[in-house]
Amino acid sequence: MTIPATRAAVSRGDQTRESLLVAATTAFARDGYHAVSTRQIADLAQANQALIGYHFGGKEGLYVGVVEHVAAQIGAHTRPLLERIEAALDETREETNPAGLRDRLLPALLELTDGMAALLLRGDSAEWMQLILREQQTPTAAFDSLYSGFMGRVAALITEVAGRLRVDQEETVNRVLAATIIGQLVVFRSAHAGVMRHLGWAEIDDARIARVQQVLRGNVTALLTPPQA
Amino acid sequence: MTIPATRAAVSRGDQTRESLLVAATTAFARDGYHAVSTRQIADLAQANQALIGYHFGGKEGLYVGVVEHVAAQIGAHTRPLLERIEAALDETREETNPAGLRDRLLPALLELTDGMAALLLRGDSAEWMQLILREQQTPTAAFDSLYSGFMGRVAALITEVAGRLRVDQEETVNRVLAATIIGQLVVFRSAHAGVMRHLGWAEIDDARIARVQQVLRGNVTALLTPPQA
DNA sequence: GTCTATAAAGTGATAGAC
DNA sequence: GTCTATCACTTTATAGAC
Repeated sequence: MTIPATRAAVSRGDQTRESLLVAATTAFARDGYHAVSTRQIADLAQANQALIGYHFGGKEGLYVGVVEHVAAQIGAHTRPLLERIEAALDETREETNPAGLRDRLLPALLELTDGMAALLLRGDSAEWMQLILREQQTPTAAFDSLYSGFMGRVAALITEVAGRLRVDQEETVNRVLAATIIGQLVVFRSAHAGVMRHLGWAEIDDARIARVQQVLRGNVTALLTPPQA
Repeated sequence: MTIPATRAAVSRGDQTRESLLVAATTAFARDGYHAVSTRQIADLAQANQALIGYHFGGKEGLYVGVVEHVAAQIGAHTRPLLERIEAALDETREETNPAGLRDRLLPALLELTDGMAALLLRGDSAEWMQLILREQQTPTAAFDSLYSGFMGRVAALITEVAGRLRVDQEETVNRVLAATIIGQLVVFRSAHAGVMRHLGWAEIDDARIARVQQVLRGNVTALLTPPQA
């Protein structure tokens, strides 16, 4: 009878599984599903090619594993930011004074845009988003649900905040407005190379992230402030 | 001696060349370079697989042909809009009155955003943009130059307009601002599936395009209007 | 769990008949 | 210019030894 390593999950098998998952995430994000071979992934993970079949059932199973892995990481990174907005929305359910509403909802939303901008601008942590964007164009069943679950939740929250702050606009307008706000964030990943060139930046540091966040804060504030307020 | 068909370029060879180009554009845009085989493209074009080698030298040559084809089409569609802005910038070189500047520059810019929004929202003509976005993530040498040529020019013009209208902001801020404006347009293609779901739209018609354009006009106007003007 | 070896199918390119 | 046939290579998956 083998003793399962319940205490520390660092058995040989778990290590290989993890290596393959990490290597596959990098490779799929950078080159796309079809451009990468299982041999390349195995080499990158310093594992045997046949082990992909053993651990994940095959290349497609490995891809599904990568999606789940990525979904968990995105969830962990964005959950606190989204809950912060949900809390602010709950707390201001009774609030009717426009200025008071603004002062309590806007800061929570700006924290979300700050966080997402940092997430999308940093090269290292944005591997996930690159995968999402790539597969968004040719949606897989697995990715479709992940995307709609995450991006849809963000869009719904921004729309709700917009609905509270811009009561002068109808629902559809606020939905489109939410899409344009998300677009301002996502462009820093979807057109990363082009944006960096336009800005004359070769790499990203904290000061530059702060500059982008500052502009985004100004934009979001301007777009969510009703005219002649 | 064969008589070249100079009058009408509809020789058999030109027809197959064209069919292959159109089929390859569709296939590459939808599935990506590596996911499509030359046999699939040939079938879609109702041509023989070996003719890809004859006309384009191979799969890679066909891809380069597609890029050039797309570049020409994008150029034709956006040139008038860009020239309109360049003209407006030239004409207002002497203008110092802020209100006058605004009334002459903004309409030209809003025509560009209207045009690009329509281009990106309509499924049919946006095949090109899908190709650009796809290859933007893993830039090819050919695509890199195309992208920087087109997107870079748009970004430069928007930045220049922003610089004229928002003299209160420094250059870098206006460059970031231009990126966020482009992001508001591009999101309707890069996250097309997600945006459509968020809006509860199954298909796009002219009325819906007009609604999006209206919101974009409001956004761009708000972002390019200095505070307490 | 890991490895080697290999099967089965698909890929892009091309020689050569027409 | 077009076609058939085929070559050389790579792909994923897997059987079987350890």
